[in-house]
Amino acid sequence: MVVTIRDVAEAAGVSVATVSRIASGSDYPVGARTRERVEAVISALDYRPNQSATDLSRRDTHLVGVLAPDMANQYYAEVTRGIEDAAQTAGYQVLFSSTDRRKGRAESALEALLRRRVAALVILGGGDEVSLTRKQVTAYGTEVVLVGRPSDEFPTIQTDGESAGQEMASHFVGLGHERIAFIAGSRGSTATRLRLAGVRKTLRGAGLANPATARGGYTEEGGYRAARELLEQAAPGERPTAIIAANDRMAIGAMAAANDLGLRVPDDVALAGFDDTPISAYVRPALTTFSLHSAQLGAEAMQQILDREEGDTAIRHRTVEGEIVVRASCGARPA
Amino acid sequence: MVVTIRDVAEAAGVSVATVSRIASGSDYPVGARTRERVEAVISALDYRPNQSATDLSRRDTHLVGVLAPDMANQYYAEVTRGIEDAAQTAGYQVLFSSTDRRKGRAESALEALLRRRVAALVILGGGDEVSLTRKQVTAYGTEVVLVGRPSDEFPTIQTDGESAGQEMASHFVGLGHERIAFIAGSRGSTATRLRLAGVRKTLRGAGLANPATARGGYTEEGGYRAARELLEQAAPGERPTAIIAANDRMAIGAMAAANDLGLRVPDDVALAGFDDTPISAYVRPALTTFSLHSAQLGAEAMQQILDREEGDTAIRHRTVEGEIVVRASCGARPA
DNA sequence: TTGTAAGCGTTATCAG
DNA sequence: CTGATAACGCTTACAA
Repeated sequence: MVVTIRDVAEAAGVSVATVSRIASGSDYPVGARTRERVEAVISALDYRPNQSATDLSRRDTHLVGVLAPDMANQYYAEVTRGIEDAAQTAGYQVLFSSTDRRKGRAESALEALLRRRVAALVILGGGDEVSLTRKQVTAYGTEVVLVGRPSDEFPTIQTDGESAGQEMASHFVGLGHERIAFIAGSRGSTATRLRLAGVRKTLRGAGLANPATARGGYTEEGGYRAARELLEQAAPGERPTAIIAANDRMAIGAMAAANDLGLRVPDDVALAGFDDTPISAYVRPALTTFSLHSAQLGAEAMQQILDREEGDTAIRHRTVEGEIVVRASCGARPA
Repeated sequence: MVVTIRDVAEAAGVSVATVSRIASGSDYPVGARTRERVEAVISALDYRPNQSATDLSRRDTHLVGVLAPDMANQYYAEVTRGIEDAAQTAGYQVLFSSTDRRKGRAESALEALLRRRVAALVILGGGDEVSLTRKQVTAYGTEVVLVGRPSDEFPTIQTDGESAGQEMASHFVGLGHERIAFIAGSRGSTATRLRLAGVRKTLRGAGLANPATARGGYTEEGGYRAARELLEQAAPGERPTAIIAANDRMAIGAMAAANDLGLRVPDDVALAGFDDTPISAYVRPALTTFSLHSAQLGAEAMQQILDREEGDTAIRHRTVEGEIVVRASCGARPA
């Protein structure tokens, strides 16, 4: 049924070793005539090595497992894209699992990934649904890279969430805002925690009150609700004049909320998000945001893995620079 | 180093066969005492079966390959999510590759997937970068499901693109529009082709001119440019009063373009998209769109695969219903 | 340059 | 109920 290396060997009148050396692209010397003949047979029979067998024999899968919280979130989609892109060009394949932010899913997905003996594991997001210890993976030689979450057990790729928060807050403070609110993502999220910490720090430094906060679960809908809460519940004259949301999706939800409340953005409420999702440049007013170079984060993660496979064993913590992208929603430019 | 079935067998003083029967969750009878002892050893040693070996021996990988054009597109992200979700609960893992709409990438990704002997292959999108014949996969028993593209060789899951187009166009015609333009996605895309055909059909039926069209490559930026082209180049009095974009991302770009041209949506130009991306409900005016139930498409695809593994061999073409979601951007409701 | 054969880690058949 | 052992399809010493 399925063509195996043995079929090719027989058809070409050579040994399986020879076929293997040719089919696997090894640089082991093979006679020109033989090679030609074998190659002809390979393509005639449409032979394709069975990767499970190859992996088993080489005891190395060229598989990188990606564990992401939620593909509906464009940020993770982008990072995954970066990983997949780099992986593909490096000859790796991506085994993708989503945790859906649920502990059970995270555990079973991780287990499955480990059984596959993924050569590397990239864990996305700062959620607390996935926990992994060095011990669990060290036996398999699995390289682990954490994206967007600190760790001293594993190498990480991150953006400096705290300074991002500070930068964003400073921007608003510089614009004269004194009542700045914050829309958090989900409980236990590293990104939210760091960004909020940065915002707080800056406000404190500027002698301003702590930001009012509401939680929006990283979705447009959550951002919408959080913004309404922030905007409507405030005592008269206490309404925030600026809202920083922990991601763009929530910021866009907040923009809709402001709109629905008859508030103009940025005049009545200034807004900003994080991630620089493609859409943020195209909402109106265009959203001021903090660019994370998300695809690049993924690419860096993959690069980190490649470096380590090369034998660089140090636990590196790379932080890729992000930058504030000023657009109209913050009021720094004419809407 | 790595714990194998043999290590467990030795430590437990049983044969590998026994360990296998226990570790693989087979229902082969095993003595209670033995089972207990072996299970203890398994967890003490943190034994995890090597999936490559299992696959090789069982000659069945529980792997489903997903080939998508572009993860930056939320629609594909959603469908993938649907697939992954269903896959995970059915005990399958998702091997994810992106074609980036490039022929070369599609081919090598496909090759890699075939080498992995994926049990199933889900091909997303109607792009022409990936071509696959029954012959290539039949030997491996790979189940193939096409999502969003017609075929008589493989089962498909689709939405009826043409009636979606018709429905959308009728909606605008019913609203009194006579100059309706269309923003296409990429060349060779099935979704674009069908939707445009539907739009044309309806316009023709209503005695209206063919829609002016421009291409936007399915991105916000492309949609923005296409809309400017459509809106600015039209002779005075010829400007389209409605634009239908082949997806939401382009529609949102178009909305920005209208805005930047000082045109009000929907009063000066009415707008609509396709996909019902989460964000479309949160732009203002909220975007009228055609909901494809994208995650459900993915779930259906996975279901189709499961059915076929069960022995249902008919080539089924399931079409999942979509529906127009009327929001403010089309002018049918107050903005 | 080519071939032989011993793994790689499981599963499953066949005997006990 | 338990255990040997022959696959599964490939790679890689080691020999020739």
